[in-house]
Amino acid sequence: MTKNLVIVESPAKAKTIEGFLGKDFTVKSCFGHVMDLAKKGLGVDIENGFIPQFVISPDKKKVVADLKKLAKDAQKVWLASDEDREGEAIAAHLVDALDLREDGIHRIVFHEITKPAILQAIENPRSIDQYLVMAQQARRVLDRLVGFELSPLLWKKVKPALSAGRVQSVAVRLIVEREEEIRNFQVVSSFRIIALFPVKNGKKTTMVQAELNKRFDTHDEAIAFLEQCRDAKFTVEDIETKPSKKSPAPPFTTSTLQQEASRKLGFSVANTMRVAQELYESGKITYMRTDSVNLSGLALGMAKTEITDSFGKEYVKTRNYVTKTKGAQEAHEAIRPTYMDRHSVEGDRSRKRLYELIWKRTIASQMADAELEKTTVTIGISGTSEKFTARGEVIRFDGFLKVYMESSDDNSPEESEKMLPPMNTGDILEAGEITAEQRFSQQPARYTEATLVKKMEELGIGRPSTYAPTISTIQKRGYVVKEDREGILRPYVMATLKDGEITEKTQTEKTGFEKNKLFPTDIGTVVNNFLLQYFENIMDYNFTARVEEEFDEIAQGKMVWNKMIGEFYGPFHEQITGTLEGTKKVSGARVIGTDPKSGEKVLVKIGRYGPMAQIGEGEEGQKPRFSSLKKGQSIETITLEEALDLFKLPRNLGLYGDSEVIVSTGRFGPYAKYAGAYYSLAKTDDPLSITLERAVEIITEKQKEAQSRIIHEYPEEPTLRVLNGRYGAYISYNKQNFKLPKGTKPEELTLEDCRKIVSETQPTKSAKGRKKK
DNA sequence: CAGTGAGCGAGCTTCCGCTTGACTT
Repeated sequence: MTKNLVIVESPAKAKTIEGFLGKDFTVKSCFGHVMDLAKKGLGVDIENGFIPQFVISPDKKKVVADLKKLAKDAQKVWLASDEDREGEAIAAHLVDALDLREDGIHRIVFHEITKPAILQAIENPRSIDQYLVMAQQARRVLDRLVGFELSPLLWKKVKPALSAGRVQSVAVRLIVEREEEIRNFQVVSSFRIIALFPVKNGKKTTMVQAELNKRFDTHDEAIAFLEQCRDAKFTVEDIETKPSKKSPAPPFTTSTLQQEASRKLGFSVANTMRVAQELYESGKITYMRTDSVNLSGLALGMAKTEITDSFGKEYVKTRNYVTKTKGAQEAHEAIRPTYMDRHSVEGDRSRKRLYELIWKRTIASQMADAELEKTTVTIGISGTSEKFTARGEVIRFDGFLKVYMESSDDNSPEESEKMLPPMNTGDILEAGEITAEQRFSQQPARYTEATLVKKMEELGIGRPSTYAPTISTIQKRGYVVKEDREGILRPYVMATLKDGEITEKTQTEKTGFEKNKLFPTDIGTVVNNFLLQYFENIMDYNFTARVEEEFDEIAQGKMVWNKMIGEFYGPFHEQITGTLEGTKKVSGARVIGTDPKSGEKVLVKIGRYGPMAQIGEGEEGQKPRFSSLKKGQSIETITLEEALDLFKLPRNLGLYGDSEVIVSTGRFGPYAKYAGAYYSLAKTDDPLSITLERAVEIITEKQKEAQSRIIHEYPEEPTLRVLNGRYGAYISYNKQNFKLPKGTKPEELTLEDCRKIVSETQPTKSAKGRKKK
């Protein structure tokens, strides 16, 4: 029996708050939303004003039952869900699900988990803001209508089990369009001129690097310029020294944490969130799903003390950052260490590194600016108006740079700006060497998971709690793949003027190398183009921003929620029925040429099982020939030659022992088939060129590997074996798997023991069964 | 887990945002 029951969203938060409130308070968590639209069907009554059918989520039945029991016994129930649209709805759903009395509702909110903030909240309870609840309802209903009407359309027009939605479809669009930009990108080259001037500085000579203020379009112009420099005089014409400042980046939000962890630590978005969750649950950091850069007064104070103690008071600068993100709800603080004097944490390497990143970023955000001095030296060339420019930078006061520097997403190497030796206007310089180097324009960068999140946040699409799941959804649906690409070697020309001689050589550099980048698949491209053609309004980058404005008006009581939904749904539903009736199935078919052997058309398209190539169209009773595309190939870019290669499979490599070895490409990539069994080829093997020797090598190696997994075999029962698997030993019997009871020693199992286990335990679910779930 | 691509039809798939564990062959 408790006097006061406080309900918050997160259990870690509940534990902290319970410590702040006395023994008269019990603090429990509802684990986020407890009610949602019914999973089956639309869950929205379109005929009667779009009334949503909210039901208690199946996985929250127990939570709700437990809370209900506690609420019944409590004198007062305090609803302390987050102060935003979703939080208000959670409070309203709790009233409903727990059968709370309307007059006994105490809704409280706080933005930071500190004792004064909690106590102040308790002093100022309010009722539930029904307008805000209606705004959430509008958001939820709109997303359901869009998702559950568009997805079935895709099942009919493209492929079953696809999905579309306000957020995911726009995320895919970004990736498809970026790929298009890259495909259409015209690489142009120009010649950059760099000069090295030896400058005496006392006894030492420093090489000063200067770049010409002009690039030449052609090789001939660049060489002509070098010729001109051969006898030219170089004079220091101007030296300008300017003080400059650098300021620290604001503390982390979910999105910026994901970006920095990706750049600095190489973490995937999901990995960052998993590790951050661990840090949060063990009380090391504040909540990790936030869009706010705000720090509590308590945090500011702790940071100030910490910086003063560690670096001195001249390094302190207390700053309040303002969130600029579109549609930010600011229900939480920024992500920060709970205690600023904890410089590191226990745990595995990734936990340590992520914590350290958060600590440095937070501390740096409260430190003084770095003070720099930038020097620009302009060097004139006799006989031409072009100038060389040398730049140098000196740090006068390091400030926050002592702790942390934000990384950038550009793949251009940082211009190394070093200290320049003293020089004077009028100095005559000698050119040590002058180099003309061919440089190429850079294609737009493909998205990483983290830069996609950044872009989505800019567009106001998705929320901190959904960035990671959305990225996993678009990959799971097969719209997008995260992949590496081998670069190609590109030759470039370099001409050097040294000691009056111009020498030229061709060198090579690697270009187009990609690591963990997002590429659209053919399905992604076809679905995107289809949606763009018929639902341009939903796919508009500003669609979310516009509906968010209307949700805000609903929250302010200036707009009626179901009127807003009605105005959207009428035209939208007409688009759906119009497209349903007015279009044929889309396949993205593209004729890429003619088969020289048969003279028939060769085309590529999306088939029932994915991207495929096809020879002939099945006219005059001829059956077309089919082949799936290989991994990495796309119907957008495949050439006729590559497509024709596909039809050279399967290949018979010849006999090994008594059986033939046949290679081909299947659903899971290239494989060799031998004596009725399948063996996957390695990534580096090409089924078109692999030799019998290499295939046999793979086959024998895999056979040996399979042999080593066997712990026991019993001649009396050939289908029963004890095997070593990923999760330890298990029994395989008649293609079903059985777990071993705890404490079993697999080495000592007799056939009798195994038979007993098989008859007494349930087989584990097969991989197929789980995937379907 | 593996080579498919005729056609029919039943029954299934799906959204976005809040939260954590359960469980893995």
